[in-house]
Amino acid sequence: MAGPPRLTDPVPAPGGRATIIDVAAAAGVSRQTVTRAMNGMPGISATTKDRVLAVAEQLRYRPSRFGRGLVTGGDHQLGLVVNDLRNPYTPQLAASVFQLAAEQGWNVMLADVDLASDPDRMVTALGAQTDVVIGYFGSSRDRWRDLLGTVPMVELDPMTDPPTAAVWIDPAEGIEVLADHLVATGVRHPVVLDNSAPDVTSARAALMADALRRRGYLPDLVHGLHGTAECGAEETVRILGRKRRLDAIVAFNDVMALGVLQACRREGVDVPGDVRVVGVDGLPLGALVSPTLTTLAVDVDAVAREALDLALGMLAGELPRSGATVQRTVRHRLLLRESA
Amino acid sequence: MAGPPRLTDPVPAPGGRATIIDVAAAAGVSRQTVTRAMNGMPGISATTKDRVLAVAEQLRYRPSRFGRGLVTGGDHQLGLVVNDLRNPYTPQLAASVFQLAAEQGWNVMLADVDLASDPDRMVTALGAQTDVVIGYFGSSRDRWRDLLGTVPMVELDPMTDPPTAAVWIDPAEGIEVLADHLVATGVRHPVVLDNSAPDVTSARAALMADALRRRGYLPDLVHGLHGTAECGAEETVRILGRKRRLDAIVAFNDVMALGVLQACRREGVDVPGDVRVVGVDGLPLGALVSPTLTTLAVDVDAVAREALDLALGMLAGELPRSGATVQRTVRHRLLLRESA
DNA sequence: CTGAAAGCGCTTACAG
DNA sequence: CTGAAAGCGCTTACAG
Repeated sequence: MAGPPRLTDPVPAPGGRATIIDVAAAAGVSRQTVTRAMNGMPGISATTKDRVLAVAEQLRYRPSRFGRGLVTGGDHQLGLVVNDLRNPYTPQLAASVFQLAAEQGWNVMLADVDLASDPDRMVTALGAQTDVVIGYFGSSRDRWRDLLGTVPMVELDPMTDPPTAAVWIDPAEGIEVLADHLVATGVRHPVVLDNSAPDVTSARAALMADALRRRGYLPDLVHGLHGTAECGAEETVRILGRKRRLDAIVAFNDVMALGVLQACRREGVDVPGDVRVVGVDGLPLGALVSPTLTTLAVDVDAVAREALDLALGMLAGELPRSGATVQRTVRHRLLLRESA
Repeated sequence: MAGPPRLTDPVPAPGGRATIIDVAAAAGVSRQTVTRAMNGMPGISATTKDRVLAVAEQLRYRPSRFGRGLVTGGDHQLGLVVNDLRNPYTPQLAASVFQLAAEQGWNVMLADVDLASDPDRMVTALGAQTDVVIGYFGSSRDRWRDLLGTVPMVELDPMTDPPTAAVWIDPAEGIEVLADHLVATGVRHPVVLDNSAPDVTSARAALMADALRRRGYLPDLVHGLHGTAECGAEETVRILGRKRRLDAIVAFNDVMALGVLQACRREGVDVPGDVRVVGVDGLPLGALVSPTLTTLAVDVDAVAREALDLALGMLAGELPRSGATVQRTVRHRLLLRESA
């Protein structure tokens, strides 16, 4: 014998997802009533509500965020493009952006273009979901600007003069202070450990080498392909193996410098006694190792603050838009710890 | 004298944002033509296109992502709830989730509820923008389930039996192996350094203490309020100051353990000679310090894989939904390095 | 090359 | 307590 006949016979959405119409039809009510039930609004009897919810679950109904957003206006959505979450600098910056954004009621959507299988697609998708995009664009900047279309962008640490809003992260002053410090501590044979292909030199390493040359040094420039600790350690072993004179290594970033420290430890090289070691970024992590890492620190809170200020200003129409260029600058600061 | 008269006089959107209608009206074309111009579609003359784009820029027009998503269907969107991006474990996990999600064409929206000024609002917003939410919900699990409404959720490392899909991260086996290892290396007086309020004990620390007791130890349980390196270091100084016998510290996580190592170094305590130190998480970071950190490692790739599998399965309707419970388990593995 | 019509899925007033 | 109507902003066929 069949069970009690049902008024309706809900079927899991025929073609794709169930809509509010399907639920209304299956429950024998109006769309308005479905909305009331789904959103816990007043003005609906408990009986009706239960029936609607049951049907909704049966049909696996979930309201479309687009339909809803269209009518409610939706939330403010910020896109953040980063390079590699596995380098501790990245979550440090992301955390600052998140915190500041959250304080202003903005949500953040993160895209790690290093981890993406198809970065271009990822950036396009990011643009489709957000009101403004902040991030590190590197050499893809112009291409991504096209992909983002009308979504305003704020570039962090641009490689070249940007036609978009940008926050420069400028090491020049910090490098001068660091170079003076190396002179003062009696360094004679510094090595600059860059993160780049063998035939290229990063802007930062070039500035560092130049600052040293102006002080009478003949700095040695070494190129490490990856900005990782492993790479820093490998290059250090290689450098030490050359048996050339050497009493300081200035690494491209803190993570590489941590690799340098580790290699020195293993090779029995005393830091800072035999060799002084310096990184760039100012990661809290650098205070956990021994010796603690001297570094050119970036104020990530300041970077986040300036970037958000530019982004929100562009949206509000207070700042010039694409075409005109708005720029801010945050400078590195020498953070003396034990390693140099 | 006034300039040449303009056919139209575009004004920055009167009330709020300009829509496609505003642009069409100001440019004297149909909405369809505006769409063609904005999206670089064929079937539009260069002249018209330029005029439309100029008007659009003047009105600061940007297509609504909701209007567009409603008609295009939009992308798959995954929400990820995490606790603190500043603990290196978090970006490690996030990176795994990002990478796997990207491979399947999913975008990820990250919400750090620790950094949020209003976590409930943040979770609600996350639910409104995503198709499914994965994450660490801790003691807020039930409340957030209500906030998420019909958006399916997958809980990572639940505190209690979940009524939702979940991936357990189970230390039990690893803890037994670790306890055996401590016995084998001659440890006599172990301390368990928990991350909890003074009157509470975490499940993980309880398991550890129990495993030690079953092997005849009288483990000392110490409570550190924060899961940070600073806290680990402070508690270590305090523990050492008690002058009680002590030859091993098992910390709640790697970051606290790094603080323990640092404090030992400063206090002249040899690791592992005088005191053995163990962490939990298996951060790559633990291989950069000296001595390198022995740890109960979590396979974050496996966690991400299982979580995504559950999430996508629920959406596809292949797995039971809310009500029924789907669970997976990933186990810790003892990763022996130098510190124990 | 351009436009009038229909519709995506939802919610917000407004009637009853 | 419930429903019929209007509209959010866009794109997708379909005509011309």
